Amino acid sequence: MRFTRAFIPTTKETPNDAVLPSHIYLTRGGFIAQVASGLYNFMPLGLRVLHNIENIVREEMANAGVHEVNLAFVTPASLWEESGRLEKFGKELLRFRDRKENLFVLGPTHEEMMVSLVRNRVSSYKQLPLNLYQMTSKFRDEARPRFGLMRGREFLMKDGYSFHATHEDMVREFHLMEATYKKILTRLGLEFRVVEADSGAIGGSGSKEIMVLANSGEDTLAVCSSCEYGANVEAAKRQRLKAPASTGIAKAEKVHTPDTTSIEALSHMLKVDSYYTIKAVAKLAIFNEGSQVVLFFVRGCDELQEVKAANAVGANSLEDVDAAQLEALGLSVGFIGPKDFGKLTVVYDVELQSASSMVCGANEKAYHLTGFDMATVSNAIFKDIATVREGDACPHCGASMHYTKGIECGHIFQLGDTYSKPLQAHFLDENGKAKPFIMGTYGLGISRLVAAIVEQHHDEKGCKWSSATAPYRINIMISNTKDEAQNSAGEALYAALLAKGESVILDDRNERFGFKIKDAELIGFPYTIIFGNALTEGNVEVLHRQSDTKHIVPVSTIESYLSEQL
RNA sequence: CGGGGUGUGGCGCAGUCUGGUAGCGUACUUGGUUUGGGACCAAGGGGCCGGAGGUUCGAACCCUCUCACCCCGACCA
Repeated sequence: MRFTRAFIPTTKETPNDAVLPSHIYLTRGGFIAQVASGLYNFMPLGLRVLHNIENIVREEMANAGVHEVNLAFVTPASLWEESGRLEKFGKELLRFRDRKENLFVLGPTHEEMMVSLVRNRVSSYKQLPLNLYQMTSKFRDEARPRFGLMRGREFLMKDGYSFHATHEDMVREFHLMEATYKKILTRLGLEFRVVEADSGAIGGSGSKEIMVLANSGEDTLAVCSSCEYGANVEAAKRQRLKAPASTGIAKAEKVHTPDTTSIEALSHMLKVDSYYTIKAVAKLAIFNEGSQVVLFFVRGCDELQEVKAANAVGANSLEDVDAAQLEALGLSVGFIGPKDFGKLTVVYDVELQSASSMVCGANEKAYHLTGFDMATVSNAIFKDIATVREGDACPHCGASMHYTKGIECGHIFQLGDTYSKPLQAHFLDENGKAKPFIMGTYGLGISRLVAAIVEQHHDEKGCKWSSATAPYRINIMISNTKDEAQNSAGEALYAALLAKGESVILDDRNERFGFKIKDAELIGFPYTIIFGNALTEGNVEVLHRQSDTKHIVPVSTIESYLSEQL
């Protein structure tokens, strides 16, 4: 491609609505253009990057024995009624009616469609396992689209679904997909971590997220500094905390603690480590039908993890409750402590199991208890509901864990029969008995990966693509197009590389050196070959964008030099 | 959905308070000069100021309504 014939609208100025580097450089570099909130047009450069990623995904999918299909983008709402997700998915699901007034949705994910495609067409265990995927546009009417391609409403996703006769076989495929995703991300040159995750609205168990590490990531991960363990904080586990050097207060008594409603104030007043205090967190748990106030107790040094807490009580989500609402239930806000609350649902963090010498609320205004022993609480339910903190011990190896930010680029789930059962997708096993398919589902955000790559590989000048992802691997820049020698030498190399089938672009624009080099840096071609002043000595300069360094290479050896590099 | 902000040539902005011929930078066109870090000179083209209604002799500017986009939060396979 010649620059003079290309559609690459770069800009010097940053669009005012771009915040993240990926958004800024993809827009300025002429890769994408916003159409409406969360909707983007892909221009030639952006599409070429997208295709590079797609091709890598296709290759690895083929290697793993997965077959590609293409499901209809518009899907009948009736399928979503069957699975029960029409209501559950809420407003994110874009619904509309056709001319015959039939209700349809734009697919945000395609479990229902894939199950309906396979059911009644695969009917014997002999036809299993089966793994199918597609790479298509998805639409989710996000409440707040943001960060360019990172959280758009329309986006490109590879979504795969596997069907198995047994749980064991599904787990085998799950591991194969995890390994396959690792290969893909490695080929894309990304630093990533596969972490344990909360399964959210998709359902199932044993889900893992593929997180690209980047400061701008929306998710917080707790990762082990020693072993492979990593998890989204929404699901992270840890070993029991180590007790601090100081001790709790063994003497059991009721102490007057006016205006001491925070853990900080309490531990300061009684001179006790917050480890030995008990924090009460009241939340309004939202269920499919109705809602109710729930009490959670964690150590004073811990924070409640809302996703874990919601899962602990089987709630869809948790909301804050105001003090008045709690007072109405007879709770002494600021002084709530463990006890048998009767009908009220109460969950204690596992850390509190068999804890003693504790300080906690006395369930009476202005009073706390010391020397409290959790064993005195009857009917206590203990669950892991606290947030893993930096420095906590890894559940596998005990080493210290720390936080890091990640961009969720993939999510794989062990679904089981969550969808096959309600959608009545059955096969006959060896004994001729009908069973629902055991399924797995595997998502990978292709367009989000474009943004993730830039987030991880950029500098203050622009993008830094790898050879595997670059829109063009080689940019031949003629410094002064009026200079005959530069022009003909550049054209010659361009022709030679094209003949080799190399991914190459020729910057033949009649612009000054500075203008063209800035564009090359902004777009981020891995290699820019400069035909300029050095040509009088028979040399060209090669700009390595990854390291941002220049190298002098004789024109006579430039082709072999490039073959070595690529 | 709650809170805040912004809508003016392609892009980035001023002008709005205090109503009176729509401006700047950049990009674009033409000619010329330039050619190693986003050039220079000259001459041009392009916007009924997000939309609707109202006040006024007169509205980008004041009033009412509305739409869009952005930010924080809630939400989010």
